[in-house]
Amino acid sequence: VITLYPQDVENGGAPSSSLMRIGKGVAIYYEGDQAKRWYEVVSGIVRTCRYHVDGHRQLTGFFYAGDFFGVDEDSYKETAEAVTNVVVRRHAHDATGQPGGRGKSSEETESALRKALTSAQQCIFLLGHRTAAERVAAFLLAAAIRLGATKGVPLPMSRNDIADHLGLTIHTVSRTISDLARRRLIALEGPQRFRVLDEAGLRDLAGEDPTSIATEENRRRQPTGQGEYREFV
Amino acid sequence: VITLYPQDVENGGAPSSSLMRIGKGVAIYYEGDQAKRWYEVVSGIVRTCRYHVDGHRQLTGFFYAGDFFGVDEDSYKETAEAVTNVVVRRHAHDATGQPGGRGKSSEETESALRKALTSAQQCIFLLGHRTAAERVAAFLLAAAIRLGATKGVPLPMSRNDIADHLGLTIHTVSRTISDLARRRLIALEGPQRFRVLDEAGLRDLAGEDPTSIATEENRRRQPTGQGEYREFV
DNA sequence: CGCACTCTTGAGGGAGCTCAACATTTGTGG
DNA sequence: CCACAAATGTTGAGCTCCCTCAAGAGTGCG
Repeated sequence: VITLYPQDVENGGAPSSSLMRIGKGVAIYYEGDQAKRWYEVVSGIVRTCRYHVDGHRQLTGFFYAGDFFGVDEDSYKETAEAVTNVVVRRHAHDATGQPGGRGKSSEETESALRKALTSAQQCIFLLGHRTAAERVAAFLLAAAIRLGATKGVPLPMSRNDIADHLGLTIHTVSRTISDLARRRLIALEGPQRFRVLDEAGLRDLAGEDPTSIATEENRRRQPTGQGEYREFV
Repeated sequence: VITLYPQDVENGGAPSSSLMRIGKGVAIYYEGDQAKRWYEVVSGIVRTCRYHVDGHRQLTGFFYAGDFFGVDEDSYKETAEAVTNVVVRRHAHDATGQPGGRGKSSEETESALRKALTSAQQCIFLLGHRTAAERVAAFLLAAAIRLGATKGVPLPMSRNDIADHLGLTIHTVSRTISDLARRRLIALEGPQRFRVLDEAGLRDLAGEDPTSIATEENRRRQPTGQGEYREFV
């Protein structure tokens, strides 16, 4: 399933763009490590996570081919691990260490930062859902959208990964997915693959709605406080 | 309590750095609006939030004097509102619209993006806590650290804001804060101000621990999958 | 074939939500 | 200055949803 491009991996490559293979489950970097490079997924799936002191994980994102991760300053704020076998491309940070070259690299960094921010905001939105069904539905929808196809969406990450991403237990995730299948919103094709049967129903559950952005009731919400100021130029 | 610097507000100011007063509770921009500028808090407190279709809010951050917000591309991804009366400074985005000037402004944008990302990661970490006590303790600790003083930390936002930030109800937040006070971890000085009595106890509850970054058990976690690859180059 | 791992499903209990009442603070107008 | 109203915060009782504990089913590998 995974295309590895061994010819790319095996040539020395330019120092600013070297490829790296990482085995399933292996860490790419750890939270707290010095952040010398950021990464681009070539193939496979990467997860980023933070560990709480009690040992439980918070997955902050899944990254697919073409996605960036590890765009941190000074030290990495999260740990990155390979969900599947992956190939990643390493990119050098610009300003840090080499104040000389500032041209295209800076724009790249900015673009990568924006994507990282969007990813983090997506994660917050997921966690912002109230019930398990809402979170799971939103997650499955996002996966279906991300991976295109309304038919046959792969779920390469384990139930454990999903649970730690949504702030639920593996049991609740499993039960909820089964329930969604029972209600004919999705169809399971094995544990690692599903199909969207009722997209409208899923969206309804997830609270995902394109019109939710800037609907009239949201935009024109009146202030609750009694401020004495008004907008000033 | 709030220092307004009316002299700054009232002069015309350079076009790339104009000040703006916003009354308590009033929106500064709405999710979906075209993102022409980003903002810096001069005084007061700003909150950013997203509204779900069922009407409930997810607060994604509180921003104090010196903090940046609204560093989005194309359109704002969140709504920004004034928690207290505030004064903000507006900054122009660089590349968008003016491809000519790329010098200092780009670095500023990058710095602002990094801060926004850190803020989002902090929000995720808060929501990643399991119980209400953990979330509230972590939130209060963050506020205490942010606002310095181990004595007399102001809580200018309402219980409702805190609840929507932590993914709890106002009732649970209130109960939990009362409980922390009852257990002598904090002391309440009115609903809008508290004092940290037992920082170690709070940290313990919150799972906040400087050593949690890169402890041995976290760093050397063994891979769970049986990957056939190893690190390459 | 047996072991290890993941996923699924059930039963019971507890944390937090809902509903409700009351307390406190703040703002307004007589 | 006080009376009233509105907004905000606190606390209690009951219930629901998800977590915990437990067992079983499915799959891959040696």
